[in-house]
This record gives sequence, C-alpha cells and structure tokens, in this order.
Amino acid sequence: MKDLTAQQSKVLNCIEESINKTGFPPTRAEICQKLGFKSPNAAESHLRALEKKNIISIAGGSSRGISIKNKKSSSVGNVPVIGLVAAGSATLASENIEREINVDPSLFSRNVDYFLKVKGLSMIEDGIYEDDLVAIHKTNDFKNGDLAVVRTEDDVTLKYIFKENHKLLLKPANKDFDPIHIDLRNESAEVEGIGIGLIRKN
Amino acid sequence: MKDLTAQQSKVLNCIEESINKTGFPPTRAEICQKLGFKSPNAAESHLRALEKKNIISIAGGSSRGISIKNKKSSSVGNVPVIGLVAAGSATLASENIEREINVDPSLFSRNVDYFLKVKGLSMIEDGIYEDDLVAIHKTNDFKNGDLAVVRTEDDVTLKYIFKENHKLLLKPANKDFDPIHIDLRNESAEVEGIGIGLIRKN
DNA sequence: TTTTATACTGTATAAATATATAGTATTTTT
DNA sequence: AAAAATACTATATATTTATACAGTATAAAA
Repeated sequence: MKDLTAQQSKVLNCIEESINKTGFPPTRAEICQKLGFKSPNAAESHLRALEKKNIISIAGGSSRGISIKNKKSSSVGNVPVIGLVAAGSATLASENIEREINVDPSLFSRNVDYFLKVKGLSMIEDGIYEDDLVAIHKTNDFKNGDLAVVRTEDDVTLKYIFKENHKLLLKPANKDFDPIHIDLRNESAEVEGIGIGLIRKN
Repeated sequence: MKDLTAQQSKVLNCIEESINKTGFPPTRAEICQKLGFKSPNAAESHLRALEKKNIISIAGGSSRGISIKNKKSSSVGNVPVIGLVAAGSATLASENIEREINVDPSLFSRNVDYFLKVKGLSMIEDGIYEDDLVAIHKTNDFKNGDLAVVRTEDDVTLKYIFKENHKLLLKPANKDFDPIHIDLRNESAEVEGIGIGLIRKN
C-alpha cells in the first residue's frame, strides 16, 4: 500500500475523529473547518486521493458518505460464548449461548467462531483452567496434537486429539484424568473445532 | 428506561444496520425506503421518539446526524501490547508498544490499560505461560495476593504481591523461582498495575 | 522535460436532506 | 372522557452537502 502524505493522514485522522466523537463521518466543509482549509475542494481532493489509495470509500451522491476501509475493527466481531453443559451439546444454538463478546478477529491466528467456557480440570496442566474461554475455530480438519472440541456419542470434550487409522485418542492434560480411546469402527466421534487461543478473566 | 415500540425497534435496527453496512447513519428517506414508509415524517417522528427515550441523539442541522447512545461497544478499545524487555521498562511509551489489539472493554472486570506480553516461566504453575498477554489495569492500589506488575529498581516483573508493613513479597508461581523480598526502607518498588485477565494465542 | 500527484483558493449549483406544517386514525395513558 | 403518544400520508422548503469547474503553485515521478 502506498504511503499517505502528511495532509492525507490529517484528513484520515479527522474522519476517524468525527466518527468516534459524533458517530458519523464529516462533511467536506467540516473537514475544511477542522484543518483550516478555505475551499471545500481542498477536502474533496484529499478524499479522492485517499479513495484512490484504497483507504476510504466514498458513497457517491450521499452526504457524509465516507467509510474507512478494511477497518480492522469492523471489529464488532460478536462472538458467542458457549457453556459446556453436562449434557454436552456444544452447539451454537441460542439456548447454549451464555453471552457474546467483542473481539478483534485478527486477535487469533484463525477466525474465532465461538468461545467454549471450560468446565472441569482435565486440561489444567497445560494452563487451561475452569471457566477459561477457549477460542474455537470451527473445522473438522485437525493435526495430531491439536486441542480439539470433540463430540462423542455421549459427551462433548476439549482434549488433545490424536488419530491413527481407526483409533482416536483424546488426551487430557491432567494426570488424574484418563485418556479417552475411541474406536471409530464401533463409536462415532466428530471434531467440532480446534482451540486457537484462550481468554481468562480473573 | 422505557420500552421501545415495535416500530421504534425497527427504526433503531435500521440505523444500526446502516452504520454496520455503510459506515454511516441513514437519512430519513433511507429509513422510509427500508421500512416502507411513504412520508419522511414517518421516520422523523420515530427518530424523535427514540431521541426522547434517550436511545439515540440527533445532531440538529446536519445530515445523517444520528448516533446511538451509550453504545456499550464503542468497542473499538484499541489496547496496546507491551513487551517486557530485558531492561524492564514496561511503560506505555510508543517504543515499547509491539502492536495494538481491539478488545471489548467490558470483557474483563476492570478497564484494560494495556497487555503485558509475558517473558519467562515464573508464573507457569498458575497457567501463565511465556508470550501470554496479561491484561493490566493501571493502578497502584492492590490487595495481597493480586497479580501485580511491579517496577523495582532494576526490573519490572509480574508476580503475586503481598505487603506487610515495610516488606514487599513478590511471589512467583514456579517452584524453580525464588520469591523476591523487598524492604521498602532500603529499596523502592512501585506497583504499575494489576493483572485482571489473560489472552493466549496458540 | 513532461506528466502526474500534491495542495490548495474561489465560485457555483444540482441534488440530498432535515425539518416544519397540515392532516387522519388508532392506541395508550391519565 | 380527555389528553397524550403512536403511526402514519402528503406537501413544502430552507439548508446542507456533494461535486463540478476554473485557477495557481510546488514537488515528485516518468
């Protein structure tokens, strides 16, 4: 991406300020007033330059039609928090959603589809505690050793996953817990997603 | 707060949608178009009702001058990430800011002023690992047992803090590390903030 | 050296927009 | 039962606003 000139940065800043302060973008005249320009065309041409550089987009024919592109903070990534309840149905069904939190999607390595609120102490030796929120990326693709949300026939658990042929090993990180062995010829198991991060509130 | 009527909710929704989609609030005409009204005054009066109920504010004399009040998610909480470098100057000075991340300020119990990127293994037994981002609330007020960012004469560390008269105890959570004893009569130490949460990226 | 981009002033205007006024009808509150 | 709020249509208009056009001047790129 091309660099912005000093003036273009000022204009961009002015737009951001307006949105933060008033809730809507500025008019050309307002930009001029704030930056001391005497002609609306001063603002206009800077806006067109910013548009050309793909920093903003300008909606033609509408007032205050300026929006800042790739707002890494469309940010209003409203991500649901799902409690692992006894019955173990970790679905995005609304009845399981405890609440929603706003996170920057770029915060983690992959897209976060939901947060799983950890129950139990099975992963405590690797620093995953009860009530921690584990960021889950929904996928059924995994590598051996990934932290996976696995739906078995009678439960949903968060464990390290290892697969070898028809055998699935779900390994906890707590010596007081036994690994779960699943023979896929007899039992079904589905990987719902993998853990890509966590949030803890003290 | 008074409840909104069905129509008022629709209008509010329409405003939110516009802001999310285009980046700026709608005009009266746009609201009418979206909701099927045939008179701009339909939108106008709903807006005035919403204003009266303190849900939105309307900037007089400016186009698209609608903003939604107490947006709990101004949400664009741009919080800096600070790396604990050897020299140990964990300040908000820009040279120490590794990057910024967007978090919902309401995510943690208190306001997050910055994230401290953890170096070393001194807190590993309590699930705080190297490169974890510990959410820090800037304050010099603390309770015994709080996780604190402490600036000593020659370092900045993250430890559990205990104070008794003139003695300060900085306690790690790793049996391989020794607690730090500070006699405040001889040495200075300052609490920069306390840890209120944690983010980990796998 | 000739474009092209930057950085403006100044003027003008069509179109967008807020906003007032006049009605009608229904529902809710007092 | 009266008043107030809701929920609109319809029309009008002053003002806001985007946007084009005409210049001037300087710096950077081709």
